[in-house]
Amino acid sequence: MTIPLPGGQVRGSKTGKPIMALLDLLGRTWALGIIWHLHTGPATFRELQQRCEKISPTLLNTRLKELKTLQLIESQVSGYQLSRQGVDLFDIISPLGVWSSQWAQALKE
Amino acid sequence: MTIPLPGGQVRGSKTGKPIMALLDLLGRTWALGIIWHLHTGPATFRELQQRCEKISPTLLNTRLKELKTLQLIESQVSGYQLSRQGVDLFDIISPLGVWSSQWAQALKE
DNA sequence: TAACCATGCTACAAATAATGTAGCATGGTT
DNA sequence: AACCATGCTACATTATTTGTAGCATGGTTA
Repeated sequence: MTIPLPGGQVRGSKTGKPIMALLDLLGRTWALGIIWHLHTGPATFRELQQRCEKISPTLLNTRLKELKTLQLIESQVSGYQLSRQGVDLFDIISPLGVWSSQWAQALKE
Repeated sequence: MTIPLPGGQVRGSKTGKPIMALLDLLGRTWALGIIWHLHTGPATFRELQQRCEKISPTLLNTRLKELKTLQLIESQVSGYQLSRQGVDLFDIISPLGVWSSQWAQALKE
């Protein structure tokens, strides 16, 4: 799967608009999850594998490469961590934690 | 693929926590995109197919069923539309539009 | 210094998901 | 009665993900 660079060829889009590239990226298995689980701090490959409760090393590595290319994460000696842009993105989606609980509650009824 | 009901079996998760169910759902191809493109107003099946620039009717229908089951969208005579909860979810992610443009800009440099 | 670790990651076959095209059924219109 | 548009299904092809095994590297420990 080619990496969804805004402006380039993007899965599911003819225009390649930034939002389409982003939707493609985030719509890939585990992409959102990796960002989500990385916000608690830097993590090594195996640590990240555990935070994401269930992910194959193959896919983890594939996503990490994509996210690195797209500058959402970076790797340091301390392991992988969110980049400045990655943090900005996380800040946007962070309310999803609370939202999902309310949603789960509503679904029970 | 089974529908990711919070608390139940969720792809990529052992716990089924609400956030994991949500990440599973949103991590499916086009799920985020459908919510995104539905926020501009109700749309018929074929109209929605066009808003999402490129999506097979098979997958569109599959996602619509999931989103309906999870109460993020509902179908009315006017077509499909975001439910109350769907709108709340959209409100959270709506800053992604602006963010993606800045991100695209930053990537160019 | 040789036998252990743990870590980051690759290989690869099997399983699962998405695509694309054709087309059917239904309910109007002309 | 022939013609449309719509909502959707069928199904074969193609692409993606999983799962398991395991290798290479760089420390530790005995």
